[in-house]
Amino acid sequence: MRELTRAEEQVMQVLWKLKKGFVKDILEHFDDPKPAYNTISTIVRILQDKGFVDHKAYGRTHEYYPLVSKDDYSKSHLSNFVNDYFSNSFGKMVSFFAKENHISVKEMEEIMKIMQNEVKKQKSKK
Amino acid sequence: MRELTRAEEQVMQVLWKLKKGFVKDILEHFDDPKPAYNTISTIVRILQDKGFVDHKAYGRTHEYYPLVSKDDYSKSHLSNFVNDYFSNSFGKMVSFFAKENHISVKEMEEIMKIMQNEVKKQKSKK
DNA sequence: AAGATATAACGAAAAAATTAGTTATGCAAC
DNA sequence: GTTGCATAACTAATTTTTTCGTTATATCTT
Repeated sequence: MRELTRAEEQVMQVLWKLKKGFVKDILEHFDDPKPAYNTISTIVRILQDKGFVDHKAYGRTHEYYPLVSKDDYSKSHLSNFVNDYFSNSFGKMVSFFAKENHISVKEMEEIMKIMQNEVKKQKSKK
Repeated sequence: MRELTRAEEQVMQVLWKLKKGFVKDILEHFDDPKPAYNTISTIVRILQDKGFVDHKAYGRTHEYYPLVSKDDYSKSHLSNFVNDYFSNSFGKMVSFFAKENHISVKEMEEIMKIMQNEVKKQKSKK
């Protein structure tokens, strides 16, 4: 999956939040100084060309919605990152951030609980 | 920390691997079709302006080396990502990827071991 | 020293991304 | 129906990024 450019990503973040919206709606969710209406309109059409969004037409006005979910894009992006920076090992990445204290004890305990569950689930499959 | 552009990132990846190198060395590590010598030379000088690398001069030739480590860039990049896609919670991110089966049982067991250790370490600090 | 070679610096062309003005069209208000 | 307004499409300007030709300079070879 292609990576989003900076401007494209900002628009996608808004659409992911809104679920769907007209250019006007997207624009509203930008901080001041807001870009021009046409700027958003252009970007959203580029996103459509790239297959990240589609639209439903009401007469002449278009309601845009994501084709690629935030989860799917996350997955793709983080997979690339893990591949490029942690030789494709999620384990290495998580260990690194755990050791660097970017994950709190509380978070680690939560993660371990979830993992224990997942491990159990995976093993019982066999 | 500023994000690297695509071309810049490729050069940084090589420099991180080499630890240090002349433009010629960096060029060698590119796949065919290799870019022009001057392309790399320009990018590495841009990286220098941005503070990602510096160089040691041997007469007229420059040996470049990273000022920003791969680890530091990873941290910055992933922090941004976690902030934008998982409301700044590493726990949420890791849980998501654990549930999506992007982390193998073996990896999860390793991660849990490391986390148990970290948790113990953190708690004994008090 | 003269010529060849390698390199960085410079400059600029080309490509990609961003921003927004202009235009055309449809709908709404009157 | 005419006017005004909102919108998408189109176009273009600007900025950023990427690429590389040209030039100047230092070093090496002879």
